[in-house]
Amino acid sequence: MKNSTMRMTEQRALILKILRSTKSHPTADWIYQEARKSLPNISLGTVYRNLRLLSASGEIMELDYGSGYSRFDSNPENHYHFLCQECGRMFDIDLKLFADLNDLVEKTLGAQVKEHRLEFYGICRECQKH
Amino acid sequence: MKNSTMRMTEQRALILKILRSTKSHPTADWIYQEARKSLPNISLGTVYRNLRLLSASGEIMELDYGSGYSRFDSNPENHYHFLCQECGRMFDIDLKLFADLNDLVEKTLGAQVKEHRLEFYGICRECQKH
DNA sequence: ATAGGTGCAAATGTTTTGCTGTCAA
DNA sequence: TTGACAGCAAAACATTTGCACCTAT
Repeated sequence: MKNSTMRMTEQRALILKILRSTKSHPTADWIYQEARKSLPNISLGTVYRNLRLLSASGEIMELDYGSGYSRFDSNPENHYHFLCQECGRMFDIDLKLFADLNDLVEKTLGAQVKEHRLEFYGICRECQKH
Repeated sequence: MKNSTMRMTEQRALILKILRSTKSHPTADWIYQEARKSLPNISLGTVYRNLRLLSASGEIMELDYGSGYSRFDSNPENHYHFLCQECGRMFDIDLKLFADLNDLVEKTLGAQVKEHRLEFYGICRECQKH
């Protein structure tokens, strides 16, 4: 664990163990339900707090669909975006679509792939000046 | 507009106009604040309802970060995912990272790109059987 | 001993929804 | 005329936070 001030509690160890024992990319609530089987008094807040800390320390990865809010684009055609982590602004990226990627994944997974979404994160040109 | 039963109300037209006049990929609340300048009595619920309908009809695109919940992955290394729109399950994709994409976007935008996220959507193998 | 963690419940912030009245087609 | 839509407020939802107590180091 990267942060040396982070204590290994029973709850934290359990959450890590649960997450590492599944390939299902679970939600916080699913992890909470699982955790209660071993520690019936564990609270949902503790699960969230630990998931956040473990993400921040690089121990696990969070794929967030829940924090934040939706953004809307008047261009309904698929295109790629860059999101500035400093100012929060979103920019269009002038890059041609990787149309063949869908076919590739379709073959690899045997799934029917309808679309994909590609997003870049970092610091935009203006925010780098500060 | 694809759905012929969709009525063009003053509110809907305004929301579309606002969204088309900006490149800022605004949030629902930002659109609401703008809309109130022309229609002070418009409600936030109306803005959300229209944005949802316009997305569904393919008129605009929603980039959602607000609906749903986060999912967690015990593998903190960047890798790509497939999300089944039928059963909601998420699968890892065995595809090598496009590391050079970050450089490309960095040059195009003049931004500092730290990472990217690539996700595929469709119907997984199992759900196709039904 | 003490800084960090826990459980609990209340708060937060975005988005959805029930209801009643209104208006575009 | 009428079914889709508006405004309003309450509900829903995942997630965060304040607080008093607890525990790993």
